[in-house]
Amino acid sequence: MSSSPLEFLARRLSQRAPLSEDDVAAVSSLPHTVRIVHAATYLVREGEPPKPYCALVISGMAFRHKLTVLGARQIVSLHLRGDILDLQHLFLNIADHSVQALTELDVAEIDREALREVALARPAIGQALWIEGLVDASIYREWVLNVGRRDARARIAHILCEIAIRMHAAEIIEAERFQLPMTQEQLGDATGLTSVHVNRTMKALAADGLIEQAGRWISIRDWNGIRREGDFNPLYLHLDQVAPHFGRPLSALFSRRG
Amino acid sequence: MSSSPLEFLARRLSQRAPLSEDDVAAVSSLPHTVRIVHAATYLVREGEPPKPYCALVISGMAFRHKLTVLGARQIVSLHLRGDILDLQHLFLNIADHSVQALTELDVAEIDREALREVALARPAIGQALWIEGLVDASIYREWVLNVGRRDARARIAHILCEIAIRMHAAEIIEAERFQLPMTQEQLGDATGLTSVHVNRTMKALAADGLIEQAGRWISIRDWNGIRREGDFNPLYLHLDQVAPHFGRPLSALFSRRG
DNA sequence: CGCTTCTTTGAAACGTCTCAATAGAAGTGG
DNA sequence: CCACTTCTATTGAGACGTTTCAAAGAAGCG
Repeated sequence: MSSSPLEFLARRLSQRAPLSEDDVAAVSSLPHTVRIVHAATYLVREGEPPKPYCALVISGMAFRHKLTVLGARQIVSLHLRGDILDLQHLFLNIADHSVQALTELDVAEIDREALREVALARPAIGQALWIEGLVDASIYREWVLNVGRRDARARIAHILCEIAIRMHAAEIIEAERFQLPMTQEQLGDATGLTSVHVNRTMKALAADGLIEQAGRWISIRDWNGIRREGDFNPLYLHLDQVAPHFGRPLSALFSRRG
Repeated sequence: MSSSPLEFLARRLSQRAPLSEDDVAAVSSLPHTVRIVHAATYLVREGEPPKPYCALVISGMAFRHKLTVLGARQIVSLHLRGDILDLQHLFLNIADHSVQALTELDVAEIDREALREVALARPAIGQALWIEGLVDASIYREWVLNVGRRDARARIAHILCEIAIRMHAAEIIEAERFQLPMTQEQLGDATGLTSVHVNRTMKALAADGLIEQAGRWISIRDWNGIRREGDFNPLYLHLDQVAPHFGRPLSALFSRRG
């Protein structure tokens, strides 16, 4: 977590577009507060105007969701260290979905107006933020495909791949083993399945030697296998633009569809 | 279609953010070509770098889609007059999905580099384009919910509501009757269903007096009914920011969940 | 250590898909 | 303008994947 939250943000943005010293200074001087958020806390509520600040995740995991009239929940994305949670509402007047902490979260709450300001006034920062937003949108598209056209086994395999590779790209995990802070019900809400079927499907993946479960820890035993099962092609994550440092063993496995 | 394509674009953008005269002039002088595109033509292809121009739809309909390894197709969004088709790739190096003409299309191909330029250099234009992009993202989220958590009947009803209201907001239709240029297979690809089941479901909606089909023409017989069946809440379209002129009879029906 | 939350399992019900075949509409070339 | 071909819509019957309901175990937490 080296240094300050805003230096962290500046570093992240400069991976997406080259920032000048002035740009870095502008990012570094954004008004902000660091805060700890308990698991399950709402950061954004559907139907309300966005808060006057945007939360940058420093550690922990969060998710976006929407509800059906009948109360069915669909998780529409997951977020990790480095993600800006309210970017999706930066220029919108009313929140169209809710954002909730999945785990306890360290966040930096950045003044919304100031962020809008730099996004529009500073081209390099603007471009970096555009890339953030466009990659989020790309992930939504992949999720529409995942939930619309893949069966349960593929959906689960796909989301496990996405989480693993994004955690890896965010430098949260080193190896194939990671802690998944989601219940099977949440996993179901993210994949359009019931928790019961998530359970059966994961058991099946484990029985086939693709993954191994030990409590909340998940190990991928067979990367090529799970990637194939999940029809996972990381193109949609645009890692070349988002994590240029990403050149570790895993990336080789994921670099092309096989 | 009054006036030139770029005046049309300038008018649209100024509905999203107030443009100065200079801004309007900058939009109006964007290098562009007007072109007719045949139905089914690819405008963007997954895996390729985006074209050197961005297509603005002047008339007709287009859609984005992604494919499974097994060849299953998922349509992830629909686009009408006024939509900028390549905005989703404006700052990305490789296309993560394909865009295809649904009908014959009139488009204005705007120079991509010039559009990036104004998006970053001119705050008001930048903000207007941000809103475009964020609303697209909001629609993707709603589609994840639609496909993940609603049954066939609700999915179909929902997409019909979305199309009707967006056509209305884009001033393509006046009333409750509109021509849907989609086959039932395409409707299935947009809702994660098979064409067979789309057929049965639409027959059922018609039998229940909610819609009426006559060839490719669809009439909504019972707005409140279909809106309820489709769990349709137009909040996610952010019409207040996108179509402020939108104050016709239909909007009353859709203004709040009932 | 007791209480809540989460996981696991079984059996039956149900929604959607698959396969298959027919009918209708639309487009094409002679 | 008709015959031909090719899409598109329609319908039926059976198969299949996923959900529902219910109940028991296991794990996590104060």
